[in-house]
Amino acid sequence: MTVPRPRGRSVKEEIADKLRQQILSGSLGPEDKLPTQLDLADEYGVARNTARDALGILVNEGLIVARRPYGHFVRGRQRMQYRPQSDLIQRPGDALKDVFLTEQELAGRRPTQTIDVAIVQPPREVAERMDLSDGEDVVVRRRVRYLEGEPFLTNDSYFLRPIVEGTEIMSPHDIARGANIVLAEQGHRQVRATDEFTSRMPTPAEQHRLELTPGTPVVHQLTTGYDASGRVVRVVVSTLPGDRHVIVIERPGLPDVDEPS
Amino acid sequence: MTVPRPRGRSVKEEIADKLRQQILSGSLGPEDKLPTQLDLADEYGVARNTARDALGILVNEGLIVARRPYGHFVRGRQRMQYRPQSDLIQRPGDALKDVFLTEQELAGRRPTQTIDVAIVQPPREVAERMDLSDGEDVVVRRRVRYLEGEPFLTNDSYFLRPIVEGTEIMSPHDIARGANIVLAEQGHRQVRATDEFTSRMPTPAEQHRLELTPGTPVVHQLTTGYDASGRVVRVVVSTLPGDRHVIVIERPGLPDVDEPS
DNA sequence: CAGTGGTCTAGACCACACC
DNA sequence: GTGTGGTCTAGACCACTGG
Repeated sequence: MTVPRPRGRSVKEEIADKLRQQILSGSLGPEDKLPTQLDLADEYGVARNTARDALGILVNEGLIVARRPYGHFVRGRQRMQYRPQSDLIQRPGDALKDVFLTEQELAGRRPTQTIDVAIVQPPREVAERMDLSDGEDVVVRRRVRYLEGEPFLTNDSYFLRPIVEGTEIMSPHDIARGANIVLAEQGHRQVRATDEFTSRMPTPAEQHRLELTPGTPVVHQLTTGYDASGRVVRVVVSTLPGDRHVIVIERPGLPDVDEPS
Repeated sequence: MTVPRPRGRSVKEEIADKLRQQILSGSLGPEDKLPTQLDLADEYGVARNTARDALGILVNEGLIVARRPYGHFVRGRQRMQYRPQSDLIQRPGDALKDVFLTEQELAGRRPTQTIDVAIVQPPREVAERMDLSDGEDVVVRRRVRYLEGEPFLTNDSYFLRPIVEGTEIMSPHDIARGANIVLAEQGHRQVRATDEFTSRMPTPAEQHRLELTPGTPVVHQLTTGYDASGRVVRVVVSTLPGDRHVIVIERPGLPDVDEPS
């Protein structure tokens, strides 16, 4: 009663292959509707579950999204540029407003953000980089940034309590000058930073907070900021939805590169 | 006959939640074996398909892997540091060997690579950055780099034909001096580069070439290299498995940053 | 009302690696 | 053989949205 086995590929994979080809070749464009599960089941003579599995493959590849009860649609989303260096460019007297808000407004987009501040035990990766003693807690400023009402990234900045206690950093409001200026005023100006990027699938909590559809990975960014004496003054954990960003990094020429001798 | 509906979460999600908690809390450690589908079906009084779906959730999150016919296991993999800047540091007379091979051997690992060279029509993203006329083809040097026999990344370098025709770049062998030196000898020394990183789920071809397990995203890196006159001399497309890399970027202090006035 | 995808069941057959 | 996960079937009920 079963269909004669194809070559090495399962039925659902073959169906997924055909649909994928249509998407990549452009015969199915962004926002176009795919056949329904029943259509596919009919067309290929399989059970609806199998048609569903075929679509599920493409969903997990991030190529299509399900919009119940309308059907499955080809994903179309343009990525925004994200330049992690920009917060270092923030110089005293320069910024009148938060760098993110300023940049995006200049680009004609509508940025918003939510902020909350808490005193917590930091995650292990943060504690390690801050070289904290066991159980020591820190101040975290958690932000969710939106563009046009859609979540764009989360940004959790961790600070040492002795440095920021009593400053604006402790209040859950926009800091027009930027947190780096406040740190500088406390004698801990951030002059150097290291970024560590990893890519992984989101946790259910992240899926919810960032309104991620299945098949969307996230980029986990860990920034460690140092002052002139090499002391860590902040650690920032950012989570960027993979379908909304292109991370742009400029590598300026090295001034000490010689001509071939 | 159906189980009474739980709160808002489906049965498979509840099962996945409990298993996820055990993994994140550490009561299930890396390489530990999870209950089989039949065990879970028994324990929760559901069909095997439902137990399978529950495990499938964690597979898609990249938390566990299936190893047929042994069972499902908690994923454990350490990430290697990846420093995209390192090929700019490659100065004339400096390198005796390919930067990647040198670095990894110094770190005590066993690096290998495969190379092939072809003349192709480049992908759109490459053609745009090279500002090619329509249909113009280019030279591509495709590499797959391995560590300890496991695929570590793919690295496809695209060059303009007039610049590299007749040079070592056209032959599918290791270039001890590095391709940048060859470019410099041709009068097109790369002095500046821009990196663009995006994260997405892999295509089936990438899953195969990089031996990726389900639930593993990739980082797509696009490097555009310029010579002193601002002309594009190479475009490199790299694909990094999300579970094997942490991308490290150093941001040196800006020399022109003033003290607060 | 009808149609969508989401969930779940109960069962079947398969390939694979071990014993 | 046994046990594992992978695939597939045929059917059911659900929530949601639209006409």
